Amino acid sequence: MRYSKIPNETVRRLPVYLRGLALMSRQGLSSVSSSKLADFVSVNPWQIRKDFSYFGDFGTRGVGYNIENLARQIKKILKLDTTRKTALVGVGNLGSAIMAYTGFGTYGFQITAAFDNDPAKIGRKMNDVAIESISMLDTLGKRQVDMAIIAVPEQAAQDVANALVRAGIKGILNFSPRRIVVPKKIKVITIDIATDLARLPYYIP
Amino acid sequence: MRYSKIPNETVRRLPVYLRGLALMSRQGLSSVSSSKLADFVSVNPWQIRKDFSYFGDFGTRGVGYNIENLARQIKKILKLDTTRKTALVGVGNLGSAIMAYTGFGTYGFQITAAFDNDPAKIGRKMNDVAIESISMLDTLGKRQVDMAIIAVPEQAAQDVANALVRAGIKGILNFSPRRIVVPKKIKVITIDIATDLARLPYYIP
DNA sequence: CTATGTGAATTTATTCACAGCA
DNA sequence: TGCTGTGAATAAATTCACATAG
Repeated sequence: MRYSKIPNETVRRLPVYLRGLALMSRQGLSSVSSSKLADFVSVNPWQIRKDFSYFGDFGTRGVGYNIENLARQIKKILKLDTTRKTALVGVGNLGSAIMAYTGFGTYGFQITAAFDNDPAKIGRKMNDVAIESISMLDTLGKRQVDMAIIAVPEQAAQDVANALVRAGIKGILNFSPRRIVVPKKIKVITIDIATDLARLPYYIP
Repeated sequence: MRYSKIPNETVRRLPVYLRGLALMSRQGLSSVSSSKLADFVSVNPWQIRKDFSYFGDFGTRGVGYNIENLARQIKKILKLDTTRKTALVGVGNLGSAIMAYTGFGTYGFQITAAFDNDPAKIGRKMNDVAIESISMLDTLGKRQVDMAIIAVPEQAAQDVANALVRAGIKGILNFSPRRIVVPKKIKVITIDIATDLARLPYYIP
């Protein structure tokens, strides 16, 4: 089934596998079976094997998967094999939390630019990244940054998105609960905390 | 098709519709068609109608949906028709961002308790909610709080989850990138910023 | 004449069960 | 023998097309 169309759901699960593998690797393990990984990430073993089968032979029958190799393959599929420069727009509480978050390394992300419109913040450093004025967004294109995280108040989200598009950004992770409109060649993933929370009561008896 | 099993994906979309409706309502609109709502929330009109059809007749043929009524119905389905008391555990950057977030009101959530283990924070107030010591988590059961948001560092997540379970919490929104293990009658939704970000490069040409 | 509501068709995803290889 | 890899079977979700109600 190799190399034909990859289900969206599989793409959604790959980063989860990757995180599990990174954790196992840090624990000193070098090999893992689909059922061990399954326990770790709460997905069925056959689902995991099926997901991998879309790409090729990652494992060894009777043995399992080599963790390093598997992680490398998944990174390649997700195009995470080169370090990705990412810009953060909005350095409020949420933005600071994102900045402080160490989990990005696993996926090869590096936040190399941060923007805010608060004069008190501009010029300061966070994690070795200087906070710049929002008006500098246009310069991103020249700096090989092709992804951005929007963590600004709802009302400002669309303006920021427009500026990011002008700067040539190709993917946006949007944390504002506002639908943002961009040319359709630009991929947007929106995370709205409240809509996720809102599903919870439905499942509570 | 009324009242039979409701697709998970439909449940996932309902809060999105609800947010769109709230926004439209604030704009002074009182009625909406499936295609207008579709534009607003980026879902196809027939998908919207199908979703609603699992529950009953919400609309008027030839006219559309009454916004107030539709919102009320969706809230009822999602069990959001009573105010839900929610606890926040971890008042760092992420926790503060969550606390400051105004979007919860739409869904009837009210953060009525906040916990942290930093003595400097305990006793202080945020949004009229006093920050309590983590050791007070046990008291939640008596306070009619049945949902919690975990926004603590990765290593502390499981301990907090255990305490929440002991306190009788029934649903958890987990922001730490760590799988947490709880009895299966308790519903957990995990949001890991990095795994969402990690999907982005795949879709970038 | 308009926009809903829904069976039927189609597409997509999950699960199974087992052949094939180390 | 043990665990992968994958066709085939099943289940779930989406899309279509149109009858139906206001």
